[in-house]
Amino acid sequence: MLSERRLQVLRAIVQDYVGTEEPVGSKALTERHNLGVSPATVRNDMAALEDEGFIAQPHTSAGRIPTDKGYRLFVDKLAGVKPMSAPEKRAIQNFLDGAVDLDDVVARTVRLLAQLTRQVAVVQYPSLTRSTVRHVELLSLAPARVMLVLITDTGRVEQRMVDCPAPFGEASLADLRARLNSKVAGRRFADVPRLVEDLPEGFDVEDRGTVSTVLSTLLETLVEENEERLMIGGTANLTRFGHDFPLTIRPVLEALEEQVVLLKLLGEAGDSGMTVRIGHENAYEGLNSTSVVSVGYGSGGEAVAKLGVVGPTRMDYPGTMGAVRAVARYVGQILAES
Amino acid sequence: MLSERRLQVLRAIVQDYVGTEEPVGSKALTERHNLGVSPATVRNDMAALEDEGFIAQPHTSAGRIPTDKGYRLFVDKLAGVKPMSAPEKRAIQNFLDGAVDLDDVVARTVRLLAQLTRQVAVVQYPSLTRSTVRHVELLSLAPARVMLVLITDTGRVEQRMVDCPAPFGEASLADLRARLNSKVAGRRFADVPRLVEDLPEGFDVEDRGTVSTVLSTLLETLVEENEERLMIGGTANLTRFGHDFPLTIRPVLEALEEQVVLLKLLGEAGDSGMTVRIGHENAYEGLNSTSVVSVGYGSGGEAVAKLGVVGPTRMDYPGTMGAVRAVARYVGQILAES
DNA sequence: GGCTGGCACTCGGACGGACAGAGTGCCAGG
DNA sequence: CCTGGCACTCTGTCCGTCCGAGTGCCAGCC
Repeated sequence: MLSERRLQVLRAIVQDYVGTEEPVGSKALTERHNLGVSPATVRNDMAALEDEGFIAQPHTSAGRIPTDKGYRLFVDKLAGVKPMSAPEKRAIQNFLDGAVDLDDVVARTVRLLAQLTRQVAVVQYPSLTRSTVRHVELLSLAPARVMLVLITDTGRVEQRMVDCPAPFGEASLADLRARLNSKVAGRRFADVPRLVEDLPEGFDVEDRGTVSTVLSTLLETLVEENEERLMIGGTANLTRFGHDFPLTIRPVLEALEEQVVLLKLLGEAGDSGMTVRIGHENAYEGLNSTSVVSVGYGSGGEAVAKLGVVGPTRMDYPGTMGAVRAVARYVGQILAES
Repeated sequence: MLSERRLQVLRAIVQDYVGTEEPVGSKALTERHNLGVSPATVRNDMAALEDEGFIAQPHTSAGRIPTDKGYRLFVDKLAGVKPMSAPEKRAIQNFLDGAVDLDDVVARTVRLLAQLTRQVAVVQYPSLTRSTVRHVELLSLAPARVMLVLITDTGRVEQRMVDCPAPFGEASLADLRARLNSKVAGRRFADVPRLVEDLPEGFDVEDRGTVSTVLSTLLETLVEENEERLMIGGTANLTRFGHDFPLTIRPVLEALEEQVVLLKLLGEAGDSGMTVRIGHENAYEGLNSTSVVSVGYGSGGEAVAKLGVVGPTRMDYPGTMGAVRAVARYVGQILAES
């Protein structure tokens, strides 16, 4: 086990390195943090920390920089979450309060996160799986063509065309619309399949085919839309990444374009509480020199989606975590209100 | 007026520079293009071209590179649009044919453009202004709360909440729905205001307030949604930009995040035919070292939105223009079919 | 036993001069 | 009007030197 002072040294190294972006040596450390010991002692501590794999030297005779393992220890044991200041909280609230619809909420959240953390922000649209159905609308576009519109409690709207096996009258359509809504309105997506199971039975034989078709399209929509959408922003912040640009930035940009990768990334994160994935802890190779801070958010107590930021492993973890947590909290409130 | 040979020299300079990314000298030129004259002659021509402002030297005793004015001449007079090869065309068509809905069409188009041109692609969603109404749906969510859903012929769906001044019965709602659709279905957005003008008159006095409210919300939606949405992709291609990275790439990333800027950029482009804006021709400062190639696309003959790519001024103009044109053409077809 | 000061060593980055190569402009001659 | 030749300029690179920061180790002190 590492002594208390060695942990302090590690904390100091992380803080200084995050600030200066330069390897930090024993002398500079004792000058900037009053550890109460001499550089020589710190050197011994550093050697020990290096043996344990928490820090490393880029070259012999250079200062030390934290390894992924070092950051991990820092995040887990040495640093808390820095709470937002009151003015910051107010600013967040004001900024989000102006949103007019779901798209706008997500767009604003992305901008806000990017600005606060000065990193790349990723916000997942509220997921359908855990949402409830507000209304299902059916429109007759042609005798044998129906448009199905699904409206969720998070304000999302999905539409699908349905080609019916047989012409379907306005009266039947109205009937189906009414029965369907009385069954599923207000219910969770997951429950819908069970609820509509026996619906076709109430209809005339010649209409049953169409009813089944419509229902299966509805179920498909519920499932398919688990391909969640997401929005990213703040990519310009990538330019602050490092000096060895093209090589570092390219894979990150590529990863950000692959929604699948991002969704996986957010998905892997734990369901409750904040998750921090540091460097190589990220499965996706292109993000091996970045850290991802993510957290679930949602109206009410339940998380319906996730948001987070992607930045260099050398980031201000307490500040970033504070911002992410605060934003998630307020977005949740906004969603609950609307 | 510049002699024919001098134009050839300019063309050769542009081509070589685009290929090598390095200033091109007189000797290399005569070696790679058989101009039939000696380097010394070419030097004279280059001096003339430089006097006219078509090319410039980064430093004394370096080769020449084209100026924005040089690229302009090249695009206008010296180069055509390089048509896509048959296999390329097929690939485009196959790739786009798989799209399942509007979002998917746009997403695929962005990816395709980015891949073909190896640059940043920007695709505007089909605009509502010139679209027509397919259907307007009204749903009663509460006695005095109606949800309005607008469906366009391009497959876009917009929804709005309407708080009614007075409770509004199901019967009246059905009535309004029917009358409204018989008036506006299939009509162009621009015509809608005129068409619904006298609708309230057909209703009972106590319902007129609500009808007016619904109608004005509809009109607002038509107008508001001129804040068009757009999608971008291929930002990873920015890493191929140049060597002096952070400075060049940052403003571009920032511009790309500002949808307003991008929309303006596309908007400025001429309405018909392809538009190429080179370097400083772009009003937005951050894009002064980039060129934008854009073109309108749409179902039928009419352009309903624009798409294009953003790349370094040093780009392969004929190839880029060919790809942009081809993609726009096929997207138009896809939209017309669906 | 742990902390400290001192010392020799290593290494990377900055500085500066020399050099080669590419490109130019100009001029005289075909 | 084109061409070959020539002198000139500038950049990028290579190389050697130097300096400073930082380390590891050791002997001494508390």
